[in-house]
Amino acid sequence: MDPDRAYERAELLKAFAHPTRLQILAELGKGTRCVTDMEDILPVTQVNISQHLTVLRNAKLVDFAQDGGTRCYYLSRPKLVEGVLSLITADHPVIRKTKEQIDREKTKGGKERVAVRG
Amino acid sequence: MDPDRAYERAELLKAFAHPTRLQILAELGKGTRCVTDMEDILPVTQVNISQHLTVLRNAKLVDFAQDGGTRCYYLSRPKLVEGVLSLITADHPVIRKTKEQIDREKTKGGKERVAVRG
DNA sequence: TTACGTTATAAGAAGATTCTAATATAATCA
DNA sequence: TGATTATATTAGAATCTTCTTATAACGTAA
Repeated sequence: MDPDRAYERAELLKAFAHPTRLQILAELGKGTRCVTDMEDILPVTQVNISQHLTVLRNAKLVDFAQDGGTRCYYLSRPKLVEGVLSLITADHPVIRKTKEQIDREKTKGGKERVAVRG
Repeated sequence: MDPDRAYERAELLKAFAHPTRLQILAELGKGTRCVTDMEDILPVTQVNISQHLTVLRNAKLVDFAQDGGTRCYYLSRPKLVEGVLSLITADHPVIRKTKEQIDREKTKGGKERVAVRG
């Protein structure tokens, strides 16, 4: 992965990487919500929710449609958001490898993982 | 999503959310690597790589097997790491919704939501 | 217009993260 | 043993992020 792409992907992940923002995204996964809806659910101030929504908007994870005085927020890349939420929610058992296992893997195929031999 | 889980999931995502760490994870996705392997590829110091590996280890995203003086690092939750990398690498078109679309979704009674005003 | 409800922005302190420099530890080699 | 190679830790400054307080902007209703 080249550094420029790594940088922009890290920026995207940073937008996800906050408890309040994760809760906002999970809530928007259930449907459109305005800021007062979120105030009822999250234990943080309106100002703070608004600030987090700004971060999420800048990352293009959410957007809103104006409805009179309120703003209806929704996921603007639902597949991405739901994919990430689903991955981090799932259980992923932690595996362990011994030096011997690693040696065996290496002989089965090189660094580049090009098929060398069966 | 309850706040405690949101907090721990945000911690996990923070481990991903750095350009150098993403590059390390992408590299480990290709196979086991020791620190000097990574030094050859990444434009950062050995000390810094080691620090990032500590973050990744604490998040249980990587682990290592000792091989004499070197440490063979590998992904300890490869499905999780590869899933996240694949999601953020893929193109996810940004969608936009109008107030009217949102209203229509609501009346179709799709997903659950909180009480709607007016 | 004024008042109210809803959401956003600004400024700054507090806290967390990251990088650099120096050093430490551990295994291997001569 | 001392030198060398490989990796980790510590400490601190620089930087970034977050939260708080105060306030601004916008839409609707009276």
